[in-house]
Amino acid sequence: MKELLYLKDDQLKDLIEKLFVGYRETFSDSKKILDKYSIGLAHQKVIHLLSMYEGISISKLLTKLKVTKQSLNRVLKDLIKLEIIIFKKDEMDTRIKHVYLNEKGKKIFEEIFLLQKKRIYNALLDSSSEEVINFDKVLKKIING
Amino acid sequence: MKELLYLKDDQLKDLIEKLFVGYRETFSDSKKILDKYSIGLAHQKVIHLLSMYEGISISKLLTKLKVTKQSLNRVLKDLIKLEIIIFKKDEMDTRIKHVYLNEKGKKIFEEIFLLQKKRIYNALLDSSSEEVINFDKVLKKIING
DNA sequence: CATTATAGGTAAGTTATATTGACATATTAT
DNA sequence: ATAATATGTCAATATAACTTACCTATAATG
Repeated sequence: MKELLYLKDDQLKDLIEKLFVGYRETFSDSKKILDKYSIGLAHQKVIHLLSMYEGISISKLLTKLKVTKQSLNRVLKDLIKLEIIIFKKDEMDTRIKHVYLNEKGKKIFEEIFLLQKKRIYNALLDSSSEEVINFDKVLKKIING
Repeated sequence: MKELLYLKDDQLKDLIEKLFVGYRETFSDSKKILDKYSIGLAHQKVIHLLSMYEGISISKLLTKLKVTKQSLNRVLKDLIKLEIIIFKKDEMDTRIKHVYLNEKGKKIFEEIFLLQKKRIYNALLDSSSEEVINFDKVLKKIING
């Protein structure tokens, strides 16, 4: 806590810049794969969430992505055309639509993820699990700030 | 090193999502300030770099931002209209332009930075300096991956 | 049962940020 | 003299988002 006093503005600026570059690089590794399927970063993010949260609802997707439903809808339509997602109505509440990647979708995700994974792996190659845990911990706090 | 084997895909996916959310949240805190001056995220990033690297050249800005000069130029023109940046020719090589924030520009940056700083500070409130160092270390490796 | 709330869809127009390609100028280096 | 570098600019286009407005279907509540 007291140690915080030694965090200078310059270090904080540096951290903020790194947060941007880290995000940008991690999400641009897969550009060639995205081009192959004629999709973009917005699609990649949706595919990522569909892989993490199988059967996620539209409204959950919206709150996670923090975009409007018009914007999400454009992306989902493209993914339908690509034939990589399917929908299932909730059995209890049929207003709710659950979204899933099909087999083709999962394969495309793996192509994307492989490249992102490579970057993270390389980053963690000579890190201890404690360092990784600390990284995760701080990142989580930044998000929940 | 061996510990890495225990890094499951799910954890990596989670890290990647956090990297995105951490970036997004950190760079959206200042939205109200940006609106006040009718500028956007692209301008914020340039202002941030101008504050970090006083007198940075155009080409350095371009490589740091990884955008085209046409794109950067639009932003710089807006900042000129806002009257918050100045240029100085390099004394040795007069082709090179050094860009600086003027006093007004520095004040606007401080407004933006205050909010971002608050988020990072809150995140680090109960973190040890070691955790912060680890966070920085891993992030750096992700960038250089 | 009537009303209200929720989940989702859609249409039109607009904005922010970026791209590609082409070309121009000034200055420095070979 | 020529080539390379640093920067600027015009035009057209793409991507991803936005706002505003309105729509259906279903569920929850009085």
